[in-house]
Amino acid sequence: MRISQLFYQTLKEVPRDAQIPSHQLMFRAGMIQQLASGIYNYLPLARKSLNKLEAIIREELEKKGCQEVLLPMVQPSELWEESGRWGYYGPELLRLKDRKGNDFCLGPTHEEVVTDMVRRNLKSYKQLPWNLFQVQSKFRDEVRPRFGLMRGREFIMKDAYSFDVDEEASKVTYKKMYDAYTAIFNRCGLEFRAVDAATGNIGGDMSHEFQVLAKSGEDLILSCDKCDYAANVEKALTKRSEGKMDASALSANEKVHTPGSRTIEEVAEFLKLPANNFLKSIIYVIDEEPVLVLIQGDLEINESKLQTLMGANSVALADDKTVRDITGASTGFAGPVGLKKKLRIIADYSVSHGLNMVCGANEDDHHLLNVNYGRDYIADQISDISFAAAGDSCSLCEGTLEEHRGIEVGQVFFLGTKYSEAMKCTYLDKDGKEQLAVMGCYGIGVGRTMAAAIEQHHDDDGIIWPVAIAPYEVVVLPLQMNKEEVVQTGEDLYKKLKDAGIDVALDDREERAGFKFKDADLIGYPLQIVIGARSLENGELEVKIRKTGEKKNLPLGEIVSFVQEFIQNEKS
RNA sequence: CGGGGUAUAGCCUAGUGGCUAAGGCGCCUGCUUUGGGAGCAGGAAAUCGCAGGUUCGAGUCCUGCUACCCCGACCA
Repeated sequence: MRISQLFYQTLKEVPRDAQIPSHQLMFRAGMIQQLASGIYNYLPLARKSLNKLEAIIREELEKKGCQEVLLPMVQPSELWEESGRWGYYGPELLRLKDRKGNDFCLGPTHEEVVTDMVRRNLKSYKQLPWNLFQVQSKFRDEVRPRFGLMRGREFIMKDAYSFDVDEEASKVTYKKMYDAYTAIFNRCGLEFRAVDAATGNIGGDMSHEFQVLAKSGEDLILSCDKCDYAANVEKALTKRSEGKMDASALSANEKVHTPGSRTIEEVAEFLKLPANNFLKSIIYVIDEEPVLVLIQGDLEINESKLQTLMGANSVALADDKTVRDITGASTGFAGPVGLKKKLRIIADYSVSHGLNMVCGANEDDHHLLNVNYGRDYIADQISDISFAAAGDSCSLCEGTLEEHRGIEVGQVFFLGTKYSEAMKCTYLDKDGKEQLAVMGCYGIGVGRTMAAAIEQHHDDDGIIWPVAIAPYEVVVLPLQMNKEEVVQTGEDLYKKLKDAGIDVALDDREERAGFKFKDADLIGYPLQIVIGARSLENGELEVKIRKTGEKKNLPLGEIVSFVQEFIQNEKS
């Protein structure tokens, strides 16, 4: 590519709206431009990088027997009604009507469409396994798009869906995909960890996220300092279990006046008692059923664990009216003792052994002292529904959990029969008996992976591309454009490198040296080949390695082989 | 959806009710310069987010709306 012809523009100044390095740098390097909140134009440099990333993904998936398809982005509501998700997916699903008034949505994910397609074609166990993938733009009307490509509304995703005869076969597929993802992110030159993950709305009961470690990551990951255990904080377990309290020390209930003190902090301050002495009582609406959730005052309720525990599709805080109906008091004074209406109670392990705890009295401006599990109330279920935190004990060994920030670039799910059952995706087994296909689904945020690579690999001057996904592997920089010899050497070298199959750019603009250097550093070409009049007199050129800043002079004749070798080494 | 903020040329900004809306980056022309975003001279480019209002006079004050950003809630 001749840079004089490249569709892009670099900027010295950082746009105010860009907050994190990848967004700032992609914008400054002329890779992306925002069209609307969370919706971006991808310029040639970005497209080139994405193409390489997609090529790696395709190669690794095809190695595992996956086949590429392309499914529609606009999807009829009927399929979503069939899976049940039309009802509970929420406003993140962008719904539209066609001219006839029929309901459609922009695909945020494709379980419905792919399951529908497969069931039309699936007849016999002999056809399986199938693993279909696509690379496509998804649309999710995110509540708060942010950080450039990290969390857009429209974003490029690779999604794959596997269909197997039974659970055992599906788990083999799952492992294959796990391995494929490991290979993909390794080839991209990323430092990442695969962690245990929650399954959220998509369902299923086994999932791993691939998290690129970076300071700006939105996700919190906990990992053990002794063993291999690592998990998203939404899922992370720690050594907690049901305990016994000292039954000889129970005190009598006592109602106290706590005017205006709603939060644990406020009441703790008012009563001069520590937060862990409180019983946090929160009313949730879980799949339309109100549920009282109890946890020790200094811990947070992990809604993701709660959702998994209940096998629920949705978990939301109850509104004030619901709270009043149930407790007879306004929000902030709920407790498990003396409720107006009976409802299901879910408690965290932490409350089972809490002695003489304080909770809301189900009466405005009153709390109840010395509330004890077993004597004063019982829960329908006691489980681990709290967030683990750094410093907690590992659930598997004697180690301690430590925390990292991560960018979720990929996730693999074992789905089971959630969708094949809802949508009757079946086949006939050896005995002629109808069986449900067992599914898995596997996503990679392609644009997000590109952004994550930049988050992990940049410096004050710009991007430092891993060679495998660099828009161009090398740039040739003729410095003195008024010197025929310099220009000609650049042209010749450019041609030679291209002929050698190297992805090369030639900065043939009439610009000064400093300008070209700054641009090259910003765009982040892994190698810069500098053609200057001075060194050319000795028949040498200067090669700069972006990653290390190292510069070396090489004879003209050795440049191509040096570049080839460098690329080879970096990619492996 | 709650809280906060911003909106002036492609980008970053100045503009305190008063003359023709100012500067930097970038862009065009010419000269000069040629190893880390050069210099000089000239030039193009703005419906001051939109709609109302107050005023002799509004980029500036008021009201409403919209868009965008940040924090939170939310997030296969």
